[in-house]
Amino acid sequence: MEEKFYITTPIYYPSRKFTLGNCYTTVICDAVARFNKLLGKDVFFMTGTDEHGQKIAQSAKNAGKTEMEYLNEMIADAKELWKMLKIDYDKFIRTTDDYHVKSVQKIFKDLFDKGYIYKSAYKGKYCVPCESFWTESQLVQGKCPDCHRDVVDQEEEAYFFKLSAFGDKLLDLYKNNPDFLKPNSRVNEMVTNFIKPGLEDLCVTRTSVEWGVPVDFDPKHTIYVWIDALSNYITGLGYGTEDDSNFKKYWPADVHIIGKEIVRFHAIIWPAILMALNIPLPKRVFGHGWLLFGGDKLSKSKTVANAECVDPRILAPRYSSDAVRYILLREIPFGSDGNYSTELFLNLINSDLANNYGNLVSRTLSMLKKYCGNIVPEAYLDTEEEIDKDLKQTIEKCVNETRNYIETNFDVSKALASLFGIFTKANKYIEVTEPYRLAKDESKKSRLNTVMRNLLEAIRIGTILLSAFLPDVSEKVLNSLHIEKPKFDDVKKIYNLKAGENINELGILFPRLDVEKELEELAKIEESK
RNA sequence: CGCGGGGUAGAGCAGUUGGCAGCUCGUUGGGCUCAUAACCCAAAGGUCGCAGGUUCGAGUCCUGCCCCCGCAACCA
Repeated sequence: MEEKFYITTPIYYPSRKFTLGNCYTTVICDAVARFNKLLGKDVFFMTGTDEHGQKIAQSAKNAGKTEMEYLNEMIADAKELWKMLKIDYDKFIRTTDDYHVKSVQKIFKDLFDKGYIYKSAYKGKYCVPCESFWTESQLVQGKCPDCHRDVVDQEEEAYFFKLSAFGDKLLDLYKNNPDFLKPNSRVNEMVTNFIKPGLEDLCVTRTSVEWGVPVDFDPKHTIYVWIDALSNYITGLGYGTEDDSNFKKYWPADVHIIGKEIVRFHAIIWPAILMALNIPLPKRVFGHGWLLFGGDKLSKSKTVANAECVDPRILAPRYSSDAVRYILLREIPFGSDGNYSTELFLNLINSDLANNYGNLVSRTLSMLKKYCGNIVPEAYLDTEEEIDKDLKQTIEKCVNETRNYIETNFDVSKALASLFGIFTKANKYIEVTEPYRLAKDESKKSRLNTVMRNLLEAIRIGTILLSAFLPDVSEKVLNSLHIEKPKFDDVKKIYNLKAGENINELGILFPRLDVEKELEELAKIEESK
């Protein structure tokens, strides 16, 4: 019986085109999902979109479209983007999907019947022209944050969820499951900011928002984001439908990976809803940091200061999906924010992808052609050589570290750093063993073969791991090594290539970029938009 | 005194229980030539935000202050 692994992204809100920020979360999940597939697990990876609410209705109106017309276009664009970035999801859920709507209504009714939802009045600051309620804290200088006009006190009938009843249970959850919420600093935030001051019941319906799931037994109310959106993690598995086999198989989720701004919903509201429904809780919630775009200079004249100006739809085709995935996975340290700049992106392509990995593959295959006629040589296992042992030990260490970083903390950045340690070591190995010199001396043929074999195996092992992070280039390299289905088990074998097989050169995997020139080109593209 | 994170080499960051300040990129010099001016080696470069205190000894602990950034009921 295969071990299962269920991982989710948040469902994104398509009130505008997806940015590099959305890509960040999604690419992490994809890499973690792929890594677990490598490990042989039965993986289910879900992403999707949260399609209800005022802002969607407004965006559709602004575009002169119906909600569904607008959404269908946005979702087509999103799916195109995920395809471009090689996001290999198993399920894309839309909260406008029929099965989801019905399940949410059932969940709502269930909570109501159990007494966790009750009818009361929602009091708040109301902006009449915007038809929106705001909380005290959302107001900007006492006025509507959208239109800056005066707001009035107003009440409306609404349903509330008894969140207040779950404070102690949540504290127990954090205490008994120290891994439930990572990084740990987020736990403190939840406890001191929200739970200790006392949780308030949560308003879970609106009458002012029409674009939403209606409460079936009281249809002037629509179900607000909390229950509608968070439920996706189980409705997407078929919870509450005729076919709930996926729910039975994959729930509870192994991890919800989310941005730090929605930690509260996933660490407080979502567990409370599940407890109320008497459904097991997700095993882990990981709140990652943000990609910051402070003053990205595309050119002297133009400073790009936010995510929307960095378009993955331009970068991926131009520099490869792997390059975009690489900076997203590599650049942000575990649990904190990281800085994105186009210059950094280009430099990283050069130093890590072109110089380190790409060049290693290139020089190795070139030597294989020249010295071994493209044929995988037998290894002679004369491993009394210190340098050989050193290489093997480093590989072993890097493999273990890579796996540990992913499994214990979803730390894709450190995992990649460890993984690239293999390629750095292999490059050094070439300097020390000097195969190009061995090749000039017929009596050293056996040693040359062993050196070449060791290099090929280092590339094989590193590239198998890399396939979780950079699927395109890995596939290309693994194909040439005649590896069809990469498996983590094969990484543990030091000699696993077939001697005598033909391996052809691959050309340049990542061309080295002229950073200055690229920055100028990108600035031109930006200006012509 | 709302909560939290952070201020360490030109840039981006590590620094566990206090014990000679590290990593990556960049820069400079050297080496190699299989390779994508790539690779390898070495060097330069830091009053660790400021001011006090505890200590034989503090980036690391304590106190005060300055600055940056998030969050504060839906920006990944």
